[in-house]
Amino acid sequence: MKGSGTALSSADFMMSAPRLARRLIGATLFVRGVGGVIVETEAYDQTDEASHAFGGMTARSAVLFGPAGHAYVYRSYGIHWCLNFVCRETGHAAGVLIRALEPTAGLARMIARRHLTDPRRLCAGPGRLCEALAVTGAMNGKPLDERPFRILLPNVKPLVAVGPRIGISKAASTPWRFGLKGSRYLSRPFPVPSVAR
DNA sequence: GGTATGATTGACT
DNA sequence: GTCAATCATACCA
Repeated sequence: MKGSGTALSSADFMMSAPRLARRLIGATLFVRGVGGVIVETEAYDQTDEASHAFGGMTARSAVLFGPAGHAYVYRSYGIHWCLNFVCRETGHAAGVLIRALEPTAGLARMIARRHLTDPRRLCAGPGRLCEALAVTGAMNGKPLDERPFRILLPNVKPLVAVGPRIGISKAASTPWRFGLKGSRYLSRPFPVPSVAR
């Protein structure tokens, strides 16, 4: 299998969502051998109004309340799939949305699935990434340390950009979006930090 | 039973 | 920049 780094164990998901989201930048994700370097993530937490776990467990969010280290896959806008990693620090439900990858393996299959050749747009967004990696609701609740998933942590600590999350109306200013600094594979650029005056 | 909403994307002005 | 697609989910009657 292509990709360098240390394979994740279930203990690696026992931390807060923002911490895991930051740590996953530079990690490598494969689904049935197709994937690349994670360059963008977002953290969601039960105490956070923007989270599907806010307000308690529902049929959809049940996986977020289950064991850490599993995939939470949900349908977005009735059209797209979105992939999250379930994590846990304290008792409450939390997860990390995988928003963008730099494709490195299985380019031909991604191009066929996306009907698009530009590698910069292949996995630049949560719905695009799931289409390229063929992630569907059938993977909801599946453990991340088993097939079809393979996740490797980076050997070197990358420079990480931080900013507000995308596409939410509640808790819109919480800076829980993380990205690989300078990456050309982000779903959107990070806002330039404003200078105090 | 009905209805409003959305952790998005692609097409279009 | 604006807007529609498209439907599971959540919530209310």
